Amino acid sequence: MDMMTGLKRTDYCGTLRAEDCGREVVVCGWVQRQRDLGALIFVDLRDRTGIVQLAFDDSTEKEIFDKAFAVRSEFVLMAKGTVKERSSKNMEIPTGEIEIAVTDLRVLGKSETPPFEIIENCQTAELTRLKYRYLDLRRPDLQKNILMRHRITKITRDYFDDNGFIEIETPILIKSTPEGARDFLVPSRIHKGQFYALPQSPQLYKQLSMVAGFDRYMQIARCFRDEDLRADRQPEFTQIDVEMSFIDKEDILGLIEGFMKRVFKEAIGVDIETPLPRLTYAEAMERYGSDKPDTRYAMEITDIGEEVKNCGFGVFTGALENGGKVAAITAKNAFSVLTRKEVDKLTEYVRGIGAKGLAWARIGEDGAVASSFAKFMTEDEMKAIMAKCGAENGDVILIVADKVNTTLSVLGSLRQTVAKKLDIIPTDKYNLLWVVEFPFFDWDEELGQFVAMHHPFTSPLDECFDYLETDKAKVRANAYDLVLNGIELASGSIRITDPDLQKRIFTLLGLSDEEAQEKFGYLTNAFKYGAPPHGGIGLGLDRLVMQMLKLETLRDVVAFPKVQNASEPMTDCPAFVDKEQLDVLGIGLAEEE
RNA sequence: GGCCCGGUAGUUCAGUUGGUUAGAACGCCAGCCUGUCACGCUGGAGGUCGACGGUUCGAGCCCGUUCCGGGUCGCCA
Repeated sequence: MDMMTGLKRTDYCGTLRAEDCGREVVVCGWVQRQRDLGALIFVDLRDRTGIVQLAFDDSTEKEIFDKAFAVRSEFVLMAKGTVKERSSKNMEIPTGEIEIAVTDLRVLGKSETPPFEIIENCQTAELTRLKYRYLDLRRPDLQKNILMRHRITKITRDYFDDNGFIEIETPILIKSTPEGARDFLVPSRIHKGQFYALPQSPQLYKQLSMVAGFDRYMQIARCFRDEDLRADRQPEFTQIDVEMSFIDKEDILGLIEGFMKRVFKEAIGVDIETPLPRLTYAEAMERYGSDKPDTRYAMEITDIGEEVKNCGFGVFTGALENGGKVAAITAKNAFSVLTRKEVDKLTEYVRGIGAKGLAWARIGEDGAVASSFAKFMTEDEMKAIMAKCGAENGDVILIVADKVNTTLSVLGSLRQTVAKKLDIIPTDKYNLLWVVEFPFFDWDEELGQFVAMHHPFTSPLDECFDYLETDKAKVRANAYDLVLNGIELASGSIRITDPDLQKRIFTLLGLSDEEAQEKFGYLTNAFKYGAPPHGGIGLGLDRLVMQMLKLETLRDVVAFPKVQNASEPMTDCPAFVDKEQLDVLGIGLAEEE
């Protein structure tokens, strides 16, 4: 292997152009490919900027030529030479008009044959690529993603700095708060039997920063949640975390809208129109069956309770009599795609997500209606349903009758599934919107009690104070979510700063004074010493990057991600530790069952 | 924890009704080649068919269990 002695890189590979002809340059990189034509050798050298061709021929010193002959894929090279015009140009690549006639070549690192080719759109199984993530990351598409992530992070810091925000690092080892997601725990050596938790978000610390008077806090914060993974969920993720004092909801929404406008423009050249549309939670559920609706396509939910209330179909009337809801989505021009067989599959699908069944009507191009429930209807009733749904020839109506929340959420999921099946989701749009006025309480079936939908420091809307105790289901929170193309991108709220109100809320959530003091005492105590009104928001950076780049999974925007079972294939983590390590912590493992 | 999909050379895949020595392409190795750029040509090496068990005269293929991966529901204040 050679040394770099006497050479210093002058240029990145992908930056050289025709106007560099005649210059003596030094480039470094990895061998993309070597083409040996006998008395002529070409080497494509790649770095993070692109590829440049190195040329070796009979004018090349023999020692250098022999070195080029022995070069293999992914060898690390440093090459000195003169930039010259190619005799046959390759207009496919930016550096295709030139090549480097090499006069000095150093092999700085050899490489075994890589387990997969370092090329764009690599088709190799993701697990194999993740085991060799450092090679996967060499590929141009992942390089592009990570570079974009960097750019977005930079724009974020600039934007918030321009707006007077201070980045404050909050601790990674914190006290466990068993509410919400499961905590990752870290055993304490000094305090045997006690544990730190990794933060699910810097929530309490950012609020304490407000009490401390920093007024405008932001942090690119790593957060941890010990829950099962999804394509858009990693156990550790990064949040653009924000908190402000002496503001109301409008200030936060305005701030974030300004951020969206800037980051989309500067990172990917997309103009975002502000102010962003807003939906109340109730509206979002009524129209889209989701608190994070994808508004890139219509197919909204239609309530057909009025049309079916007197019909002869017990499933519909029964649901209505029990205070439930009968509603439909209408898939336009879906007759040929949503065949009888497909509709049966959808029926199976909705059963899997909590519905008892699916009623349907398929309207042929000739207007002939095939339906699972027409036999219980008069002709007028069918017509009324179709009219209400705006159904025309070639459309398919899908109806769910159930408890209100079930009907809406099932139709919401169905809407997404059908839209994907029909391939009607425009991929060139970035639909941002706010969902506001979330319910304050959420009924927990398992616990049989109300729990906080957001978190217990969220302020209820002023007008709801009167019936906090009497009508919990109606209480709305001063909370807001930012939704992008059907994905929850950000979530925040105005916080409670009045100790009496906070106490009231804890009581309503079934927390005794002692429990509240034990769990959140450090926050409520702080509020005794002059807490400014404040609120904030947390915005998922990984999801933002993923959406901006139109990617399917978070793994493509995280440099070293975890796989579905929360392990990391490259380092084989998590792993067992030595008994000695456990002994120091005073930890013993339970016997295997 | 439930459900669905997948696992065959280094990689991507094919493999008929269960039947001879499991194939192709790319990659890899060797040789030839002065303008390639997915170079070309010739030759070659390379397989625990995820694992274990069962059925069978015979299993990549059928059955059972299990491991691994992906998606999803539950879960994710």
